[in-house]
Amino acid sequence: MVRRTVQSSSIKDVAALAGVSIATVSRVVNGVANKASADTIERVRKAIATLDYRTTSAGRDLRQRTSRLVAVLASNLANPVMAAIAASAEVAIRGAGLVMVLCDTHDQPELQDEFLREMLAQQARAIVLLGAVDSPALRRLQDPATPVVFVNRQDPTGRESTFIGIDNRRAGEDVAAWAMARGLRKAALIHAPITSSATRDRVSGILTGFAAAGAPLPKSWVLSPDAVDHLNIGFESARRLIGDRHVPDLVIGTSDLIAFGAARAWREAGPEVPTPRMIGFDDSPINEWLAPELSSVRIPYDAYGAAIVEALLFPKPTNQIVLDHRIVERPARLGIHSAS
Amino acid sequence: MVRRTVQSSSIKDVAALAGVSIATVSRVVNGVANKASADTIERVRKAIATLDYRTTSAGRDLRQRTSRLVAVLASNLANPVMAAIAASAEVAIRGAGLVMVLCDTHDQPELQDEFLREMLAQQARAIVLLGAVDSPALRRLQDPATPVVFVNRQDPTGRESTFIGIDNRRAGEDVAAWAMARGLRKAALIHAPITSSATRDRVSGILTGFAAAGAPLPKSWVLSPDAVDHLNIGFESARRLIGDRHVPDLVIGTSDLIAFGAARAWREAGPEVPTPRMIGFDDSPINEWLAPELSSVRIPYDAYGAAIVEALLFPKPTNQIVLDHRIVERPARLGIHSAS
DNA sequence: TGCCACAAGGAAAACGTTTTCCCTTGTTTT
DNA sequence: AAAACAAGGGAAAACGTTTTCCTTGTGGCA
Repeated sequence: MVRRTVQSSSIKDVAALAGVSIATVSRVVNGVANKASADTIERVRKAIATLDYRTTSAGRDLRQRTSRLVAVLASNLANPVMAAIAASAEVAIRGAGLVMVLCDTHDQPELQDEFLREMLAQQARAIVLLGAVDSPALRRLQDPATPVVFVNRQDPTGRESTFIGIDNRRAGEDVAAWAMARGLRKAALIHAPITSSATRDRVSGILTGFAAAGAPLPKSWVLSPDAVDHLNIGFESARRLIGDRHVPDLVIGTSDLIAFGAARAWREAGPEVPTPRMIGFDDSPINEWLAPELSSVRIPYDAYGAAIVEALLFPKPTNQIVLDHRIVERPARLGIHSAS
Repeated sequence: MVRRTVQSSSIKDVAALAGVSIATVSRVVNGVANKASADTIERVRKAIATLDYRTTSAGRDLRQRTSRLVAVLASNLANPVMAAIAASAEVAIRGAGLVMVLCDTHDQPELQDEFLREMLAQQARAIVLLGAVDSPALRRLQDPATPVVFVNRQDPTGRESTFIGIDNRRAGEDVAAWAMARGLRKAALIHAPITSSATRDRVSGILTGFAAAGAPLPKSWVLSPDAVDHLNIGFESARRLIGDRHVPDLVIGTSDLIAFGAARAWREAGPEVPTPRMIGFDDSPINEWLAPELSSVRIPYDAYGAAIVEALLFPKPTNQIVLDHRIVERPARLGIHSAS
C-alpha cells in the first residue's frame, strides 16, 4: 500500500501548537462566544494559519450527523438551461458554506433512486430535484431532517412539497396571447411526453389560450412523438408538419430543445419550404447567440440559485416560490415572413 | 431545534437484528472473504434489507481517512463542451462507485484555490481539473495520496502531471491542412488569451501550419481582444474583421464559443456582407443542431469520462493520455460561397 | 464577608465505521 | 498423537470532530 507521507494536520496539532485543548480550538473555529479570550483566539488563529489547518469534514459530519453536501439531481445536463440552473445553484450553495454534488438522472427512476439512496447515506444536508420523476425512493423520502426542493417540476408523488419555478400554465397562456397579438392564428404545438407538471401545465395553458381566442389548435397539429430526446421530438414532429398540406404560421415547442430540433428539419427541407415562426420555452443562454429567430419564454435561471438556497435554509410548510417569466421575442428571418 | 424522528439505522441495528457483531456486518458489507459462513452472510443480508441499511459515509471516511468524493473543477460550465465532459465524467465516476462533486471555477485562481482547499478538507479521493489555472494552492498540492488529473489543459505549474486531452498542436496543423485542401488560403484567427496550454498549442499549430503551406496569416488577422468571455471575443474580433478592407475566406476560432460570437457579428452585419467559412474547436454537441455552417475539430467528449477514471484508479508516473480528434466539416451556407 | 454570575477553558463522551488482535473450533499434516 | 493451519467471529481501538459537563478564577453586589 501507498504510505501517506504528507499527513494533513488535525485539530490536535493546532491545539498543541497553540497550547490549548482541542475543545478550545473547535470553539474558536466555530466562533462560539465567551469561550476564549482575545489572546487565546489570536494564538489559535495563528496556529491554524501556520499549519494550514482545515476542519476535516468526516469528523464533523460524524459528530453532527449531517454533512455539508447538497445534492442536486438534474434530469438532463445536456440541456443548457439545466446546466445554467445548476451553475447558478452551485454559486448560491457555496455562498451558504455548503458543497454541491451534481448528478444526472437522465430522467430515469432507477438512477434517481440510486442517487437518492447514496445521498441519504452521505447524510446530505438537502436534496434539490431539478426535474424530478416519480420513483419508489422518492415516495419513501419523508425524513423532515433532510429538506427537499423541487425545481421546475412539481413533486410527482402528489405531496405538497416545496417548489421553485415559473407559472407554467400562465406562461402557456401568455404564448397564446402573444401569438394572437401578432396575428399568428394557425399554430402547431410540439410537446414532450406529459410526465411532468411543467409540460402538462404548459400544454394546458397553450391549448386553453388558443381555444379561448377562437383559434383552437387542430388535433393533428398537436404532436408528441416518442423519441430519444427533445431535439429529436422536435425534429420528427417538424418532418411530419412539413409533409402536411397546410402550413402553420407558428410552431410552439414546450422546450427550446424541441424548437432546435424543429428548426433543423425546416432548414434541411431547403429554402423552398417556408419556415414558420417559432417559439420555445426556457430561453437557453445560447439562444441569443445561436438561435436568432427563436422567440422563447425566458425563465430567470440566474435567480434560481438564490431561491433554492432560500428554500433550503428557511423551510416553510407550504412553499411555492413562483419566479417571473417573460417572452423574449426574436424576429422572423428576413425575406421569409417580412418584406426586405 | 427540530427533533429527528426518523433515525436511519446504523450498523449496530443490523448487527443486533442479525445476531452478530458489528465487525461481522462490516465484513459482510465489504465482502471480506473467509470471515463469515454462508448462513451468517444470509442473515446479515436479510437484516440489511429489512432495515434499508446503508453505510454512513462519515464513519467510513473517518476511519479510512478518505472519502468517495471525486472533485471535478471545471473552468466554465456555460461551455456546452465542459458540461458534456462533466456529464461523461459523472457516469464513469459513478460506475467506479464514487461520487462526483462539481465546481465551476470561472477560470479564477482564487475560486480554484477555495475549491481545492475545501476538497482537501473533504478528503476527496481525487481531483479532476477540467481546465486548470495556475494558483498557489495548486502549486502546494503535492500529496501523492490524492491523485490529480488535468483535462484539456496541461498542469499550468509546469510539473509533469497526468493529462488527458487531444494533441492540440497537431489539431491546429490539421486545421491548416484542411484549409489548404479546400483552397482557403486567406485565413483569420481569433483566439482566447494564451493562458492555457490548449490555446497556446492550437494557435501555434495553426500559425505553423499556414506558414509552412506558404500562406502565413497576416498579423492584423490574428486577433485576441480582451472580453468577458469567448463569445464576446469572437464577436468583437469579427466586428473588426468586418470593418477591414480585405475579406478572409476562413475564420478560425480556438473554441466553438468564439466561432459562435463571430458568426453573430456577420449575421448582424446583414446579407450584403459576405460571410466567410468558419471553423472552431471542440465541436460542441449542439453544433449539429444549431450551427449547421460551423466546421469544428471534434474532441471525443464522450470518451473523457472513462479516461479520467482510468487515470485516477491506475495512476502511472508520467501519464499523458492523448485522445483522437477529427475535423467535422459542415458546408458553407448556400448562395454565399457556393452556387445554388 | 459571603454569594452569585460569568468568563475561560479543560476532560471526556459520542458519532459510525473499519480493522487489528485475539479466541475457539474443527480439519489436515507430520 | 501432536502440530499446524483454516474458518468463523467477537472485543476493542482508532479515526477527527463537537458538545456536555465540570472546574477555576474574578469582579460585582448586598
